[in-house]
Amino acid sequence: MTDKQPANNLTEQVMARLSADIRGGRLAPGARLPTEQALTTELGVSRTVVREAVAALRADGLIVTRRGSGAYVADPAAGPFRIAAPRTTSLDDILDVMELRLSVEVEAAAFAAERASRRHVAAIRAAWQSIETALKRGEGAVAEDFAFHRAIAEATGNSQFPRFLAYLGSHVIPRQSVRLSVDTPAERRTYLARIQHEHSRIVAAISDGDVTEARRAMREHLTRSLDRYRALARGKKNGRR
Amino acid sequence: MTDKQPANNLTEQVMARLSADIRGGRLAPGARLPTEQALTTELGVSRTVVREAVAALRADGLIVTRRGSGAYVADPAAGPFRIAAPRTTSLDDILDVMELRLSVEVEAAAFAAERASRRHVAAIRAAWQSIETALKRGEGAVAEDFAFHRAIAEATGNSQFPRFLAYLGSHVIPRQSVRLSVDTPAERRTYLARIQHEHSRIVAAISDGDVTEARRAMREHLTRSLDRYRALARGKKNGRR
DNA sequence: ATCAATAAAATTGTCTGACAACTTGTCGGG
DNA sequence: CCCGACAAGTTGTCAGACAATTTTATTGAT
Repeated sequence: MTDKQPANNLTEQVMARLSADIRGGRLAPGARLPTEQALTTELGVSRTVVREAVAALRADGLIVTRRGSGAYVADPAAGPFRIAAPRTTSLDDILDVMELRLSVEVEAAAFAAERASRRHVAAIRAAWQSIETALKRGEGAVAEDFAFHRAIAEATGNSQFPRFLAYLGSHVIPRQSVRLSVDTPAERRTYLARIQHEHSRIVAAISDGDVTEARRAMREHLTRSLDRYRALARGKKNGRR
Repeated sequence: MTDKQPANNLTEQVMARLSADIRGGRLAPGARLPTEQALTTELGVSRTVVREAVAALRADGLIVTRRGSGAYVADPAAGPFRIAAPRTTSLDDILDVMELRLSVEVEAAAFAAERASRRHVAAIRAAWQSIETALKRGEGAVAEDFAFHRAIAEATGNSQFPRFLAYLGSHVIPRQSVRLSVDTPAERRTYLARIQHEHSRIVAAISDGDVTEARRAMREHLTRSLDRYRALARGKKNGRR
Protein backbone atom coordinates (compact mmCIF):
# COMPACT_ATOMS: atom_id res chain seq x y z
CA MET A 1 0.00 0.00 0.00
CA THR A 2 2.70 2.42 1.02
CA ASP A 3 6.09 3.15 -0.45
CA LYS A 4 8.69 0.66 0.64
CA GLN A 5 12.10 1.68 -0.48
CA PRO A 6 14.63 0.12 1.86
CA ALA A 7 15.32 3.48 3.48
CA ASN A 8 19.02 3.26 4.10
CA ASN A 9 18.78 5.16 7.35
CA LEU A 10 17.56 3.30 10.37
CA THR A 11 15.58 6.19 11.77
CA GLU A 12 13.12 6.05 8.91
CA GLN A 13 12.75 2.33 9.33
CA VAL A 14 11.84 2.72 12.97
CA MET A 15 9.55 5.60 12.05
CA ALA A 16 7.79 3.47 9.46
CA ARG A 17 7.41 0.65 11.95
CA LEU A 18 5.92 2.78 14.69
CA SER A 19 3.81 4.77 12.26
CA ALA A 20 2.36 1.57 10.86
CA ASP A 21 1.60 0.32 14.35
CA ILE A 22 -0.29 3.49 15.12
CA ARG A 23 -2.16 3.99 11.88
CA GLY A 24 -2.88 0.29 11.63
CA GLY A 25 -4.68 0.44 14.94
CA ARG A 26 -2.36 -1.92 16.80
CA LEU A 27 -1.72 1.02 19.09
CA ALA A 28 -4.94 2.78 19.99
CA PRO A 29 -5.04 6.53 20.70
CA GLY A 30 -3.99 7.18 24.25
CA ALA A 31 -2.14 3.90 24.50
CA ARG A 32 1.39 3.94 25.74
CA LEU A 33 4.27 3.04 23.46
CA PRO A 34 7.01 0.66 24.52
CA THR A 35 9.80 2.37 26.39
CA GLU A 36 12.86 3.51 24.51
CA GLN A 37 14.90 0.75 26.07
CA ALA A 38 12.34 -1.85 25.03
CA LEU A 39 12.41 -0.55 21.49
CA THR A 40 16.20 -0.58 21.34
CA THR A 41 16.35 -4.24 22.33
CA GLU A 42 13.35 -5.24 20.23
CA LEU A 43 14.46 -3.48 17.06
CA GLY A 44 18.17 -3.89 17.63
CA VAL A 45 19.05 -0.25 17.19
CA SER A 46 20.62 2.34 19.42
CA ARG A 47 18.66 4.65 21.61
CA THR A 48 19.67 7.57 19.41
CA VAL A 49 17.80 6.10 16.48
CA VAL A 50 14.73 5.41 18.57
CA ARG A 51 14.75 8.92 19.97
CA GLU A 52 15.07 10.52 16.56
CA ALA A 53 12.19 8.45 15.24
CA VAL A 54 10.10 9.42 18.24
CA ALA A 55 10.99 13.09 17.72
CA ALA A 56 9.91 12.83 14.09
CA LEU A 57 6.60 11.21 14.95
CA ARG A 58 6.03 13.80 17.62
CA ALA A 59 6.58 16.50 15.02
CA ASP A 60 4.03 14.72 12.86
CA GLY A 61 1.60 14.92 15.74
CA LEU A 62 1.19 11.17 15.99
CA ILE A 63 2.53 10.83 19.50
CA VAL A 64 3.18 12.92 22.57
CA THR A 65 5.87 12.30 25.15
CA ARG A 66 5.82 12.98 28.84
CA ARG A 67 9.08 13.02 30.70
CA GLY A 68 9.24 10.41 33.39
CA SER A 69 6.08 8.77 32.16
CA GLY A 70 6.45 7.60 28.59
CA ALA A 71 5.29 8.17 25.02
CA TYR A 72 1.63 7.95 24.11
CA VAL A 73 -0.34 7.77 20.90
CA ALA A 74 -1.85 11.18 20.30
CA ASP A 75 -5.47 11.86 19.64
CA PRO A 76 -5.63 11.84 15.82
CA ALA A 77 -7.86 14.89 15.88
CA ALA A 78 -5.06 16.89 17.46
CA GLY A 79 -2.71 16.07 14.61
CA PRO A 80 -1.64 18.80 12.22
CA PHE A 81 -3.58 18.46 9.03
CA ARG A 82 -2.88 16.80 5.83
CA ILE A 83 -5.23 17.39 2.99
CA ALA A 84 -4.53 15.40 -0.08
CA ALA A 85 -2.33 12.47 -0.83
CA PRO A 86 0.56 13.94 -2.76
CA ARG A 87 1.90 10.72 -4.20
CA THR A 88 -1.22 9.11 -5.56
CA THR A 89 -2.32 11.79 -7.95
CA SER A 90 -4.69 9.90 -10.15
CA LEU A 91 -6.96 11.82 -12.43
CA ASP A 92 -9.94 11.24 -10.15
CA ASP A 93 -8.00 12.60 -7.21
CA ILE A 94 -7.18 15.72 -9.16
CA LEU A 95 -10.84 16.19 -9.96
CA ASP A 96 -11.71 15.87 -6.30
CA VAL A 97 -9.12 18.44 -5.34
CA MET A 98 -10.31 20.76 -8.07
CA GLU A 99 -13.81 20.63 -6.66
CA LEU A 100 -12.41 21.60 -3.31
CA ARG A 101 -10.55 24.43 -4.95
CA LEU A 102 -13.70 25.61 -6.67
CA SER A 103 -15.51 25.69 -3.35
CA VAL A 104 -12.89 27.86 -1.76
CA GLU A 105 -12.34 30.19 -4.67
CA VAL A 106 -16.01 30.92 -5.24
CA GLU A 107 -16.37 32.15 -1.71
CA ALA A 108 -13.02 33.91 -1.87
CA ALA A 109 -14.35 35.96 -4.76
CA ALA A 110 -17.37 36.83 -2.65
CA PHE A 111 -15.28 37.90 0.31
CA ALA A 112 -13.03 39.87 -1.99
CA ALA A 113 -16.01 41.70 -3.47
CA GLU A 114 -17.24 42.40 0.02
CA ARG A 115 -14.11 43.83 1.54
CA ALA A 116 -11.30 44.33 -0.95
CA SER A 117 -9.37 47.53 -0.42
CA ARG A 118 -8.49 49.84 -3.26
CA ARG A 119 -4.98 48.47 -3.30
CA HIS A 120 -6.26 44.93 -3.50
CA VAL A 121 -8.48 45.79 -6.44
CA ALA A 122 -5.55 47.47 -8.13
CA ALA A 123 -3.44 44.34 -7.61
CA ILE A 124 -6.16 42.17 -9.14
CA ARG A 125 -6.40 44.50 -12.09
CA ALA A 126 -2.62 44.40 -12.53
CA ALA A 127 -2.67 40.61 -12.48
CA TRP A 128 -5.38 40.64 -15.12
CA GLN A 129 -3.30 42.97 -17.23
CA SER A 130 -0.32 40.65 -16.93
CA ILE A 131 -2.38 37.84 -18.40
CA GLU A 132 -3.48 40.14 -21.17
CA THR A 133 0.03 41.08 -22.23
CA ALA A 134 1.16 37.47 -22.01
CA LEU A 135 -1.70 36.38 -24.25
CA LYS A 136 -0.92 39.08 -26.78
CA ARG A 137 2.58 37.76 -26.85
CA GLY A 138 1.07 34.38 -27.65
CA GLU A 139 2.06 32.68 -24.41
CA GLY A 140 0.03 30.35 -22.22
CA ALA A 141 0.14 32.56 -19.16
CA VAL A 142 -0.37 29.78 -16.62
CA ALA A 143 1.80 31.53 -14.04
CA GLU A 144 -0.03 34.80 -14.58
CA ASP A 145 -3.36 33.01 -14.26
CA PHE A 146 -2.32 31.58 -10.93
CA ALA A 147 -1.14 35.00 -9.77
CA PHE A 148 -4.53 36.40 -10.70
CA HIS A 149 -6.38 33.89 -8.54
CA ARG A 150 -3.88 34.45 -5.80
CA ALA A 151 -4.50 38.19 -5.87
CA ILE A 152 -8.19 37.56 -5.34
CA ALA A 153 -7.46 35.26 -2.43
CA GLU A 154 -5.33 37.94 -0.83
CA ALA A 155 -8.07 40.51 -1.29
CA THR A 156 -10.25 38.54 1.11
CA GLY A 157 -8.19 39.82 4.01
CA ASN A 158 -8.21 36.26 5.31
CA SER A 159 -4.74 34.75 5.28
CA GLN A 160 -6.15 31.24 5.11
CA PHE A 161 -7.37 31.69 1.56
CA PRO A 162 -4.03 32.51 -0.05
CA ARG A 163 -2.34 29.80 1.94
CA PHE A 164 -4.87 27.22 0.93
CA LEU A 165 -4.67 28.25 -2.69
CA ALA A 166 -0.90 28.28 -2.65
CA TYR A 167 -0.86 24.70 -1.50
CA LEU A 168 -3.52 23.46 -3.87
CA GLY A 169 -2.03 25.38 -6.76
CA SER A 170 1.36 23.83 -6.33
CA HIS A 171 -0.20 20.41 -6.67
CA VAL A 172 -2.98 20.90 -9.16
CA ILE A 173 -1.84 23.55 -11.55
CA PRO A 174 1.33 21.80 -12.78
CA ARG A 175 -0.78 18.99 -14.21
CA GLN A 176 -2.75 21.48 -16.22
CA SER A 177 0.13 21.83 -18.60
CA VAL A 178 0.51 18.10 -19.02
CA ARG A 179 -2.21 17.60 -21.55
CA LEU A 180 -4.63 20.10 -22.95
CA SER A 181 -7.42 18.66 -25.01
CA VAL A 182 -7.46 21.62 -27.37
CA ASP A 183 -5.36 20.83 -30.35
CA THR A 184 -5.16 23.49 -33.01
CA PRO A 185 -3.56 26.85 -32.14
CA ALA A 186 -6.72 28.61 -33.27
CA GLU A 187 -8.89 26.64 -30.86
CA ARG A 188 -6.40 27.28 -28.16
CA ARG A 189 -6.48 31.01 -28.79
CA THR A 190 -10.25 31.28 -28.69
CA TYR A 191 -10.27 29.19 -25.53
CA LEU A 192 -7.79 31.47 -23.82
CA ALA A 193 -9.69 34.52 -24.96
CA ARG A 194 -12.86 33.18 -23.40
CA ILE A 195 -11.02 32.46 -20.16
CA GLN A 196 -9.75 36.00 -20.09
CA HIS A 197 -13.23 37.32 -20.73
CA GLU A 198 -14.46 35.35 -17.74
CA HIS A 199 -11.63 36.87 -15.74
CA SER A 200 -12.72 40.36 -16.69
CA ARG A 201 -16.24 39.70 -15.42
CA ILE A 202 -14.81 38.53 -12.11
CA VAL A 203 -12.71 41.66 -11.86
CA ALA A 204 -15.70 43.83 -12.60
CA ALA A 205 -17.84 42.14 -9.95
CA ILE A 206 -15.18 42.46 -7.26
CA SER A 207 -14.48 46.04 -8.24
CA ASP A 208 -18.19 46.88 -8.01
CA GLY A 209 -18.54 45.11 -4.69
CA ASP A 210 -21.21 42.86 -6.18
CA VAL A 211 -20.94 39.81 -3.95
CA THR A 212 -23.50 37.65 -5.72
CA GLU A 213 -22.15 38.37 -9.17
CA ALA A 214 -18.59 37.70 -8.01
CA ARG A 215 -19.65 34.27 -6.81
CA ARG A 216 -21.53 33.56 -10.01
CA ALA A 217 -18.71 34.65 -12.27
CA MET A 218 -16.07 32.72 -10.40
CA ARG A 219 -18.21 29.62 -10.24
CA GLU A 220 -18.87 29.73 -13.94
CA HIS A 221 -15.20 30.24 -14.63
CA LEU A 222 -14.05 27.31 -12.54
CA THR A 223 -16.92 25.03 -13.43
CA ARG A 224 -16.01 25.34 -17.06
CA SER A 225 -12.42 24.22 -16.57
CA LEU A 226 -13.64 21.51 -14.23
CA ASP A 227 -16.00 20.22 -16.90
CA ARG A 228 -13.17 20.08 -19.37
CA TYR A 229 -11.25 17.85 -17.00
CA ARG A 230 -14.30 15.70 -16.40
CA ALA A 231 -14.65 15.17 -20.09
CA LEU A 232 -10.99 14.32 -20.31
CA ALA A 233 -11.30 11.82 -17.47
CA ARG A 234 -14.32 10.22 -19.06
CA GLY A 235 -12.55 9.96 -22.38
CA LYS A 236 -9.47 8.33 -20.95
CA LYS A 237 -11.17 5.58 -19.00
CA ASN A 238 -14.78 5.91 -18.12
CA GLY A 239 -16.02 4.52 -14.86
CA ARG A 240 -16.45 5.60 -11.25
CA ARG A 241 -19.76 6.46 -9.63
CA MET B 1 3.23 37.19 16.89
CA THR B 2 3.55 33.55 17.77
CA ASP B 3 3.12 31.72 21.06
CA LYS B 4 6.19 31.78 23.25
CA GLN B 5 5.73 29.45 26.12
CA PRO B 6 9.23 28.57 27.29
CA ALA B 7 8.88 25.06 25.85
CA ASN B 8 10.67 23.17 28.58
CA ASN B 9 12.34 20.83 26.10
CA LEU B 10 15.27 22.15 24.18
CA THR B 11 14.48 20.21 21.04
CA GLU B 12 11.36 22.26 20.42
CA GLN B 13 13.27 25.46 20.94
CA VAL B 14 15.82 24.51 18.33
CA MET B 15 12.99 23.35 16.07
CA ALA B 16 11.25 26.69 16.45
CA ARG B 17 14.43 28.54 15.71
CA LEU B 18 15.24 26.62 12.56
CA SER B 19 11.65 26.59 11.43
CA ALA B 20 11.47 30.36 11.81
CA ASP B 21 14.67 30.76 9.84
CA ILE B 22 13.25 28.71 7.00
CA ARG B 23 9.72 30.08 6.90
CA GLY B 24 10.99 33.59 7.45
CA GLY B 25 13.03 33.34 4.31
CA ARG B 26 16.39 33.74 6.01
CA LEU B 27 17.18 30.31 4.60
CA ALA B 28 16.05 30.02 0.99
CA PRO B 29 14.90 26.70 -0.47
CA GLY B 30 17.88 24.67 -1.53
CA ALA B 31 20.20 26.50 0.82
CA ARG B 32 22.36 24.50 3.11
CA LEU B 33 21.83 24.65 6.84
CA PRO B 34 24.69 25.16 9.27
CA THR B 35 26.40 21.93 10.21
CA GLU B 36 25.34 20.16 13.35
CA GLN B 37 28.56 21.15 15.04
CA ALA B 38 28.02 24.80 14.15
CA LEU B 39 24.52 24.66 15.57
CA THR B 40 25.68 23.05 18.78
CA THR B 41 28.17 25.81 19.45
CA GLU B 42 25.89 28.59 18.22
CA LEU B 43 22.83 27.49 20.19
CA GLY B 44 24.71 26.07 23.14
CA VAL B 45 23.05 22.67 23.08
CA SER B 46 24.30 19.17 22.56
CA ARG B 47 24.40 17.46 19.24
CA THR B 48 21.63 15.12 20.37
CA VAL B 49 19.21 18.01 20.63
CA VAL B 50 20.21 19.38 17.26
CA ARG B 51 19.83 15.99 15.64
CA GLU B 52 16.37 15.43 17.11
CA ALA B 53 15.26 18.85 15.94
CA VAL B 54 16.60 18.13 12.47
CA ALA B 55 14.84 14.76 12.46
CA ALA B 56 11.58 16.48 13.38
CA LEU B 57 11.90 19.10 10.66
CA ARG B 58 12.76 16.39 8.18
CA ALA B 59 9.57 14.61 9.14
CA ASP B 60 7.75 17.88 8.60
CA GLY B 61 9.19 18.01 5.12
CA LEU B 62 10.96 21.29 5.68
CA ILE B 63 14.46 19.97 5.18
CA VAL B 64 16.24 17.02 3.64
CA THR B 65 19.55 15.60 4.79
CA ARG B 66 22.28 13.96 2.77
CA ARG B 67 24.88 11.98 4.60
CA GLY B 68 28.34 13.32 4.16
CA SER B 69 27.04 16.46 2.56
CA GLY B 70 24.73 18.35 4.89
CA ALA B 71 21.15 19.38 5.52
CA TYR B 72 19.26 21.47 2.99
CA VAL B 73 16.05 23.45 2.96
CA ALA B 74 13.48 21.46 1.04
CA ASP B 75 11.53 22.81 -1.88
CA PRO B 76 8.22 23.85 -0.28
CA ALA B 77 6.22 22.58 -3.25
CA ALA B 78 7.67 19.12 -2.79
CA GLY B 79 6.86 19.20 0.89
CA PRO B 80 3.86 17.27 2.08
CA PHE B 81 1.09 19.71 2.67
CA ARG B 82 0.14 21.91 5.51
CA ILE B 83 -2.69 24.34 5.47
CA ALA B 84 -3.28 26.23 8.63
CA ALA B 85 -1.27 27.02 11.70
CA PRO B 86 -2.33 24.73 14.52
CA ARG B 87 -0.50 26.34 17.39
CA THR B 88 -1.38 29.95 17.03
CA THR B 89 -5.09 29.73 17.55
CA SER B 90 -6.06 33.27 18.33
CA LEU B 91 -9.65 34.30 17.98
CA ASP B 92 -8.99 36.01 14.68
CA ASP B 93 -7.35 32.88 13.35
CA ILE B 94 -10.39 30.87 14.30
CA LEU B 95 -12.61 33.29 12.44
CA ASP B 96 -10.42 32.97 9.37
CA VAL B 97 -10.61 29.21 9.51
CA MET B 98 -14.35 29.35 9.98
CA GLU B 99 -14.67 31.37 6.81
CA LEU B 100 -12.70 28.72 5.01
CA ARG B 101 -14.97 26.09 6.45
CA LEU B 102 -18.03 27.99 5.32
CA SER B 103 -16.66 28.13 1.79
CA VAL B 104 -16.15 24.41 1.65
CA GLU B 105 -19.38 23.41 3.32
CA VAL B 106 -21.60 25.59 1.19
CA GLU B 107 -20.35 23.92 -1.93
CA ALA B 108 -20.40 20.53 -0.24
CA ALA B 109 -24.11 20.97 0.33
CA ALA B 110 -24.52 21.80 -3.34
CA PHE B 111 -22.59 18.73 -4.47
CA ALA B 112 -24.56 16.62 -2.03
CA ALA B 113 -27.83 17.91 -3.43
CA GLU B 114 -26.57 17.18 -6.91
CA ARG B 115 -25.41 13.63 -6.48
CA ALA B 116 -26.27 12.16 -3.11
CA SER B 117 -27.38 8.57 -3.27
CA ARG B 118 -30.42 7.31 -1.41
CA ARG B 119 -28.21 5.83 1.28
CA HIS B 120 -26.40 9.11 1.70
CA VAL B 121 -29.67 10.98 2.13
CA ALA B 122 -30.77 8.40 4.66
CA ALA B 123 -27.52 8.86 6.58
CA ILE B 124 -28.01 12.61 6.64
CA ARG B 125 -31.58 12.16 7.87
CA ALA B 126 -30.37 9.80 10.57
CA ALA B 127 -27.77 12.32 11.70
CA TRP B 128 -30.47 14.98 11.86
CA GLN B 129 -32.61 12.65 13.94
CA SER B 130 -29.73 12.08 16.34
CA ILE B 131 -29.50 15.79 16.97
CA GLU B 132 -33.24 15.88 17.52
CA THR B 133 -33.23 13.20 20.19
CA ALA B 134 -30.21 14.75 21.88
CA LEU B 135 -31.93 18.11 22.01
CA LYS B 136 -35.09 16.55 23.47
CA ARG B 137 -32.91 15.08 26.15
CA GLY B 138 -31.68 18.61 26.82
CA GLU B 139 -28.12 18.07 25.67
CA GLY B 140 -25.93 20.34 23.58
CA ALA B 141 -25.45 17.83 20.76
CA VAL B 142 -22.15 19.23 19.51
CA ALA B 143 -20.92 15.78 18.48
CA GLU B 144 -24.16 15.05 16.69
CA ASP B 145 -23.99 18.38 14.94
CA PHE B 146 -20.54 17.59 13.67
CA ALA B 147 -21.68 14.17 12.50
CA PHE B 148 -24.49 15.83 10.58
CA HIS B 149 -22.12 18.07 8.68
CA ARG B 150 -19.82 15.16 8.12
CA ALA B 151 -22.65 13.11 6.62
CA ILE B 152 -23.27 15.89 4.12
CA ALA B 153 -19.60 16.02 3.23
CA GLU B 154 -19.61 12.30 2.57
CA ALA B 155 -22.69 12.61 0.39
CA THR B 156 -20.64 14.65 -2.07
CA GLY B 157 -18.91 11.49 -3.23
CA ASN B 158 -15.67 13.44 -3.05
CA SER B 159 -13.37 12.10 -0.38
CA GLN B 160 -11.59 15.43 -0.05
CA PHE B 161 -14.60 17.08 1.56
CA PRO B 162 -14.94 14.76 4.56
CA ARG B 163 -11.21 14.80 5.07
CA PHE B 164 -11.03 18.53 4.99
CA LEU B 165 -13.96 18.88 7.32
CA ALA B 166 -12.56 16.30 9.70
CA TYR B 167 -9.45 18.35 10.08
CA LEU B 168 -11.10 21.72 10.37
CA GLY B 169 -13.77 20.40 12.67
CA SER B 170 -11.27 19.00 15.07
CA HIS B 171 -9.68 22.39 15.41
CA VAL B 172 -12.62 24.72 15.24
CA ILE B 173 -15.44 22.90 16.91
CA PRO B 174 -13.75 22.26 20.26
CA ARG B 175 -13.54 25.98 20.87
CA GLN B 176 -17.25 26.25 20.28
CA SER B 177 -17.86 24.73 23.66
CA VAL B 178 -15.40 26.99 25.39
CA ARG B 179 -17.62 29.99 25.65
CA LEU B 180 -21.11 30.45 24.35
CA SER B 181 -22.43 33.95 24.49
CA VAL B 182 -25.94 32.74 25.24
CA ASP B 183 -26.50 32.81 28.94
CA THR B 184 -29.89 31.71 30.13
CA PRO B 185 -31.05 28.15 29.45
CA ALA B 186 -34.16 29.49 27.73
CA GLU B 187 -32.12 31.52 25.28
CA ARG B 188 -29.92 28.56 24.70
CA ARG B 189 -32.90 26.35 23.95
CA THR B 190 -34.42 28.70 21.41
CA TYR B 191 -31.02 29.10 19.82
CA LEU B 192 -30.57 25.37 19.44
CA ALA B 193 -34.09 25.02 18.12
CA ARG B 194 -33.39 27.57 15.41
CA ILE B 195 -30.18 25.78 14.50
CA GLN B 196 -32.06 22.56 14.12
CA HIS B 197 -34.66 24.27 11.97
CA GLU B 198 -31.91 25.47 9.70
CA HIS B 199 -30.63 21.92 9.56
CA SER B 200 -34.00 20.66 8.46
CA ARG B 201 -34.07 23.08 5.56
CA ILE B 202 -30.66 21.86 4.46
CA VAL B 203 -31.87 18.27 4.61
CA ALA B 204 -34.94 19.12 2.58
CA ALA B 205 -32.91 20.87 -0.10
CA ILE B 206 -30.44 18.01 -0.45
CA SER B 207 -33.23 15.47 -0.46
CA ASP B 208 -35.04 17.37 -3.21
CA GLY B 209 -31.88 17.75 -5.23
CA ASP B 210 -32.28 21.51 -5.16
CA VAL B 211 -28.68 22.66 -5.60
CA THR B 212 -29.28 26.37 -5.28
CA GLU B 213 -31.44 26.07 -2.21
CA ALA B 214 -28.92 23.72 -0.58
CA ARG B 215 -26.23 26.33 -1.03
CA ARG B 216 -28.44 29.08 0.29
CA ALA B 217 -29.58 27.15 3.35
CA MET B 218 -26.07 26.04 4.25
CA ARG B 219 -24.67 29.50 3.77
CA GLU B 220 -27.33 31.03 5.97
CA HIS B 221 -26.73 28.41 8.61
CA LEU B 222 -22.99 28.93 8.77
CA THR B 223 -23.08 32.68 8.29
CA ARG B 224 -25.22 32.96 11.35
CA SER B 225 -22.80 31.12 13.62
CA LEU B 226 -19.95 33.02 12.03
CA ASP B 227 -21.64 36.30 12.85
CA ARG B 228 -22.03 35.24 16.43
CA TYR B 229 -18.31 34.68 16.65
CA ARG B 230 -17.58 37.96 14.96
CA ALA B 231 -19.66 39.75 17.56
CA LEU B 232 -17.86 37.86 20.28
CA ALA B 233 -14.48 38.83 18.87
CA ARG B 234 -15.49 42.45 18.56
CA GLY B 235 -16.75 42.47 22.11
CA LYS B 236 -13.60 41.00 23.55
CA LYS B 237 -11.13 43.36 21.97
CA ASN B 238 -12.10 45.38 18.98
CA GLY B 239 -9.60 46.11 16.31
CA ARG B 240 -8.32 44.66 13.04
CA ARG B 241 -9.50 45.81 9.65
C1' DA C 1 -6.90 -1.48 57.88
C1' DT C 2 -6.58 3.19 55.73
C1' DC C 3 -4.19 6.89 54.43
C1' DA C 4 -0.18 10.08 54.02
C1' DA C 5 4.63 10.87 53.61
C1' DT C 6 8.84 9.08 52.02
C1' DA C 7 11.92 6.30 49.33
C1' DA C 8 12.94 3.69 45.35
C1' DA C 9 12.42 2.52 40.62
C1' DA C 10 11.32 3.65 36.01
C1' DT C 11 11.31 6.78 32.06
C1' DT C 12 12.27 10.59 29.18
C1' DG C 13 15.60 14.66 28.40
C1' DT C 14 20.28 16.08 27.76
C1' DC C 15 25.28 15.75 27.52
C1' DT C 16 29.70 13.69 25.96
C1' DG C 17 32.72 10.94 23.22
C1' DA C 18 33.62 7.85 19.69
C1' DC C 19 33.52 5.47 15.23
C1' DA C 20 31.36 4.31 10.59
C1' DA C 21 29.63 5.75 6.04
C1' DC C 22 29.49 9.00 2.70
C1' DT C 23 30.54 13.38 0.07
C1' DT C 24 33.47 16.85 -1.59
C1' DG C 25 37.50 19.12 -2.79
C1' DT C 26 42.63 18.81 -3.42
C1' DC C 27 46.74 17.20 -5.22
C1' DG C 28 49.83 14.48 -7.76
C1' DG C 29 50.74 11.49 -11.72
C1' DG C 30 49.60 9.98 -16.20
C1' DC D 1 43.76 17.93 -19.60
C1' DC D 2 41.99 13.94 -17.22
C1' DC D 3 41.87 10.78 -13.50
C1' DG D 4 42.72 8.25 -9.33
C1' DA D 5 44.13 8.46 -4.46
C1' DC D 6 43.99 10.91 -0.48
C1' DA D 7 42.38 14.02 3.16
C1' DA D 8 39.03 16.79 5.31
C1' DG D 9 34.35 17.57 6.44
C1' DT D 10 29.56 15.99 7.48
C1' DT D 11 25.82 13.08 8.65
C1' DG D 12 24.48 8.35 10.68
C1' DT D 13 24.89 5.24 14.48
C1' DC D 14 26.48 3.45 18.81
C1' DA D 15 27.53 3.51 23.85
C1' DG D 16 27.51 5.32 28.47
C1' DA D 17 26.36 8.60 31.88
C1' DC D 18 23.68 11.91 34.57
C1' DA D 19 19.56 15.13 35.31
C1' DA D 20 14.54 15.90 35.70
C1' DT D 21 10.27 14.02 36.29
C1' DT D 22 6.73 10.66 37.02
C1' DT D 23 5.13 6.36 38.74
C1' DT D 24 5.22 2.75 42.03
C1' DA D 25 6.50 0.57 46.32
C1' DT D 26 7.55 1.04 51.17
C1' DT D 27 6.94 2.65 55.54
C1' DG D 28 4.90 4.86 59.28
C1' DA D 29 1.13 6.90 61.96
C1' DT D 30 -3.59 7.02 63.14
